[in-house]
Amino acid sequence: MVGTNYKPSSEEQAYAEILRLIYKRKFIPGDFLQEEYLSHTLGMSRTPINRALSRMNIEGILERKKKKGCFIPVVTLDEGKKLFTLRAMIEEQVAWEAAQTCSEENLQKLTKINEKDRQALEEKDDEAYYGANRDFHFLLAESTGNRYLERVSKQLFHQASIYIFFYDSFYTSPQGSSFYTPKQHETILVFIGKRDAEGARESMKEHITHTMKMFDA
Amino acid sequence: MVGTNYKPSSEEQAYAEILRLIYKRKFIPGDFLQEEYLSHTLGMSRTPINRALSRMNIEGILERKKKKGCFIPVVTLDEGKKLFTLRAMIEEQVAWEAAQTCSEENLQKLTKINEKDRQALEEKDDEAYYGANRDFHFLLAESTGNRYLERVSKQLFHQASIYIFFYDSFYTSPQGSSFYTPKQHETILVFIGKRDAEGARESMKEHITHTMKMFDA
DNA sequence: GTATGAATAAATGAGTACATTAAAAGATGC
DNA sequence: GCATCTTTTAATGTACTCATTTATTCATAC
Repeated sequence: MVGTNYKPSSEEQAYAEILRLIYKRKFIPGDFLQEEYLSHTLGMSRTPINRALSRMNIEGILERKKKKGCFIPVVTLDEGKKLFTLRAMIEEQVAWEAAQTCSEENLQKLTKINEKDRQALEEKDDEAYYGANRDFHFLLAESTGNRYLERVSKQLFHQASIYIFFYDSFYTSPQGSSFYTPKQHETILVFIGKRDAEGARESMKEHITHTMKMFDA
Repeated sequence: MVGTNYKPSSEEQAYAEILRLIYKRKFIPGDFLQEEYLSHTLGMSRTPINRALSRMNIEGILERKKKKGCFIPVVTLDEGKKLFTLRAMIEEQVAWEAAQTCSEENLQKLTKINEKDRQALEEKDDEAYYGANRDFHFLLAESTGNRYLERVSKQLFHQASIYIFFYDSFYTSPQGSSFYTPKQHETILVFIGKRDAEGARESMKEHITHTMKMFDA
């Protein structure tokens, strides 16, 4: 896609910016996201803001109450476990299919993304770390060539982010669940490179399950 | 929720009506859904129409091209198999969890819905059949008490509908994949009633796999 | 006759103003 | 003093209008 001058719509900008505000912990669970406030903060009318919020609601990132507006979900440890159990199922399938369908080109890209991930972790750069981590899982999902699996994987990733941002208090620190992520990602990539679908599945299962451990703390 | 006088918003009406138009085969894959046309057909402004279409796009029911509009997805048999394979995974989990969490009240409701299903099938009433079938899977998903699983299950159901409407040409006829649905649903309910999670999972697997057979025809 | 360019038409994208509704605050009755 | 009803307020929901963009058609040059 190099050379395609892609101009994002206001809605897409709003979506990306609001997501940034969330993972920069500008909002916490229970917080109300007022359309007018976001409107003048992001310098656009309420229309694209409203559409971006609707999307986040449909994707499960935000809760919307009729005539009341959107809120950051108040999540519990119990629900977190349910989400990560489901996510483990889906990501295992992603790894299994990607091992069979991932192109060499994407495999190289994934390796590069993982390298960024490692660097961001070393530098304790939360935002860069989150970006690279998301890119890794998203590109892996795309590499399956299964658009249904890809959609579900991405949606669950966003929903999981809420938990990670608010329960995994250390995050990029040595105590956080993310500390071994680059190593785990690398293991997955090795299995995919060997086209070992079962190995990829198992290593992905360990990766997601490891992240779940934060709910035991 | 009996007694709550719920007034649906225009957006919700639009969503339901457009879905109706799709499963009544008013549109076929590749068709363009013009906002203005839907606007004056459904007797409301473009705003709620646009929002309903956006939701359908996010849920994967429709494809949207920038500045071009929304289209019924052009689906292939190959992709259909991918979708139903994923759906089998998810619905197995729904059955497994519902066997442990479903209330007696919901179990009774499910039995009633299944009876409607059977009647609609006998009367070859496509619309009633689809409605009851959807109600069954939706209520079962809700009965898990797992909102993440519920969301994914519902989205995949809608996406699967596209295939059923356009590939399962017989539908409520004895040749269609839906012919044994009430019997299969009943089997699932029996296992759930016995709180036999593994049995429920297996019978659900057979149910979804059976539907997949239409792709072999 | 074909290809390239501009002009036009038709659709969505976005902004603004108004309607609707739900919650909170205040008043009034008991 | 408490409860309930009314009023007010603040937010989203909806309609309308204009801007933007894309695709098609027509004209012109080679």
